[in-house]
Amino acid sequence: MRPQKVLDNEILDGLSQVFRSKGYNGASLKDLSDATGLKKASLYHRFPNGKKEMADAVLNHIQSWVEERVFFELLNEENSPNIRLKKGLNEIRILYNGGKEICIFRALSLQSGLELFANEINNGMQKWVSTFESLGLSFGLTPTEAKNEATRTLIKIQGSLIVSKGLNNIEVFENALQEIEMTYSKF
Amino acid sequence: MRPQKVLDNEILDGLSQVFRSKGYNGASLKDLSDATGLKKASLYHRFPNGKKEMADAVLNHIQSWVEERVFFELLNEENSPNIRLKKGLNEIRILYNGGKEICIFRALSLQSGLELFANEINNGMQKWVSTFESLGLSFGLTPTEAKNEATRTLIKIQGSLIVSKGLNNIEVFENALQEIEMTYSKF
DNA sequence: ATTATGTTACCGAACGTTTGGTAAAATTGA
DNA sequence: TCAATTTTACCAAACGTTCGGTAACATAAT
Repeated sequence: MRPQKVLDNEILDGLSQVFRSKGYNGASLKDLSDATGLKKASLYHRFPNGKKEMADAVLNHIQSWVEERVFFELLNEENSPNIRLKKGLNEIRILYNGGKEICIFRALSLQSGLELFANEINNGMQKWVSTFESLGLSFGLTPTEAKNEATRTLIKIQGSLIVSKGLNNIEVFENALQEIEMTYSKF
Repeated sequence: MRPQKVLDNEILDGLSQVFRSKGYNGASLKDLSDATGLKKASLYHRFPNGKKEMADAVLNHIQSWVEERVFFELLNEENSPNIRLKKGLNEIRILYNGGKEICIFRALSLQSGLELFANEINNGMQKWVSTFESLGLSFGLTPTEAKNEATRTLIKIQGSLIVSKGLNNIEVFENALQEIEMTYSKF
């Protein structure tokens, strides 16, 4: 039998899991191989430029997910701002598994020497800001207020993920999401 | 000349810098050797248990700094709550170099396999929470309010560090510190 | 329909390098 | 001389990466 092709999504999910839980340096080719079910050499067949290319693929994979799920709901003009926010926050809940998983930006932001993924992370975060900025405008905020509130929201999400993990208490994350919802709904 | 003993503080500062900028896995013994001016084997003379012991020492080193500087100011009964907060936030500014440096917890929270520093990080964060909790009580908050506000404050600090770095804009960090000051001073 | 050729998907084994770590010797001050 | 400190030289293991090869499929000329 010809070796059955491992599905791209299964590979990307496996790689994502490893990079997110161990970071870039912590993720060994052995780990990535085990998580995907592909031997090291096969990984190099799919990703000729090695580990860096795998991490880039993961970054794109997750970014696409975020755009199709989180950003889509937050910007979906068929819904009212309140519903948009509620649905968007729900996707964020899924993205971070209720506070148990960490952000891929954080996992890839620390590695030896040069900042390998600084550009990708910067672009990704800008998109988060401008998405919440749009939502703020829909809630009737001024452009300045909308931008500030968007930044504050990002801070709450990222900060609560860290504190949740540090205190080993996912309530912190859930509370932060609810605070975000309350804050916007008062506008 | 006898090989001059490198001062403990210089060693710890060097180690801190490497671990904070590269994380645990990203910090190689070569990096640590270069940063301290000690050859690998000399590092093993000071830290017989190797890299893990070095990182533990860094964690204690920074934790001591935080307690002597940050927590001291935040809890200093000679000052009013407002002054305490102002001085404490200033120490935090120094600790994170105005938003340019990241938290040691974050740097050491991601490494292969088991969570090597989970306990230390957990204890450290608890202390941050209870310190701000005390401050909240001094501001006249109820115990529940004080605890919630302490958590919110930690989230702002940690979150703004991440977003600052991601957006490459240290204003985000500075704004967060000022928001913390404003929030408490309204109580 | 058969054959030849090329492509796709995978894997075992090995590559050179770097890793964290150590034993023994050199260097110094006391 | 002695003990403390640093260094040179070295090691096994793990690292990311590459190579050579196999088996199944696709294409298309015969």
